[in-house]
Amino acid sequence: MIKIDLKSSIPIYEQISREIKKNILKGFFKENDPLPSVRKLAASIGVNPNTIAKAYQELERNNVIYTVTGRGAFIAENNNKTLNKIPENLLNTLKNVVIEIIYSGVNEKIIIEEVKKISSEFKGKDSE
Amino acid sequence: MIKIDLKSSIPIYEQISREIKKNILKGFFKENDPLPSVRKLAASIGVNPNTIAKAYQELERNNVIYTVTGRGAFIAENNNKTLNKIPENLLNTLKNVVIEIIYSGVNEKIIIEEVKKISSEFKGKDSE
DNA sequence: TTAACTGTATTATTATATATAGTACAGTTG
DNA sequence: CAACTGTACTATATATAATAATACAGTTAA
Repeated sequence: MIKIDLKSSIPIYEQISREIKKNILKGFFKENDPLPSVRKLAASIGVNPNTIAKAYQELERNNVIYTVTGRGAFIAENNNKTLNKIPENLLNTLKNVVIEIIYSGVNEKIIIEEVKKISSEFKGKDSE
Repeated sequence: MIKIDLKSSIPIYEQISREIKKNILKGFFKENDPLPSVRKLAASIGVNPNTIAKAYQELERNNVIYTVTGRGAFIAENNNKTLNKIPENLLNTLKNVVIEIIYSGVNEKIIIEEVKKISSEFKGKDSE
């Protein structure tokens, strides 16, 4: 369920963080579900436990999960936030990608279709 | 015209590359226009000439500009490509950003509005 | 022709981020 | 008590990014 590309230039801990967010959005992970332990996930992916710990710490800082020393890591409560503005850092990243895509010769309509396709994979979070 | 954030985690040479692409898309830079010299641009931004050279080399590899030793760097001819598919690396980046934005609590519609707003800043390339 | 400019190449150095390795500690659980 | 949790720490290795200082080949205009 958590697939990592060890050859990617994207840091492993960042990939893990994203994969877990994806699984929550898709409904595979629900509130208070336990996450695999740092050591087990590290072993199954084939990376260092410190790398998993870093991912979990990043997720905890963003209130995606919570951890209890001795017990493990768990999916945090969905506080069901609704923003009507894209956070600035994400907006900048979005701008950069869209510009690169447009520069590559792809039409605006195709980009929008793709955005719809991506978001259609994630239900629940928006429809509530 | 070329604005760089020295504190950003995005490499300076990458920011420069993007800024030049933006200026081309906006029509500020046209075919065969000369670019500022490596040394002058470096001085005006306050970075090392090698960093600018690296940006120019990246742009030349992608056929965005061409360089003539002794004369300078120039905007390449617009081969006016039209793709109906987003290149895979850009698609992955787009997926990651959109997922992060959705996770932050922003609606699909708002994302699409933003994509339209971004692409509306760049005219000419698509309308031909 | 010469001086001042182009991009490019090279070597060395520094800083930072990422990942690994190994160990240790506090807390939990059966 | 044994086996598991997350966390913390030090040390090490690697890659990338950026700087610094030269040097070289080609161009351009005085």
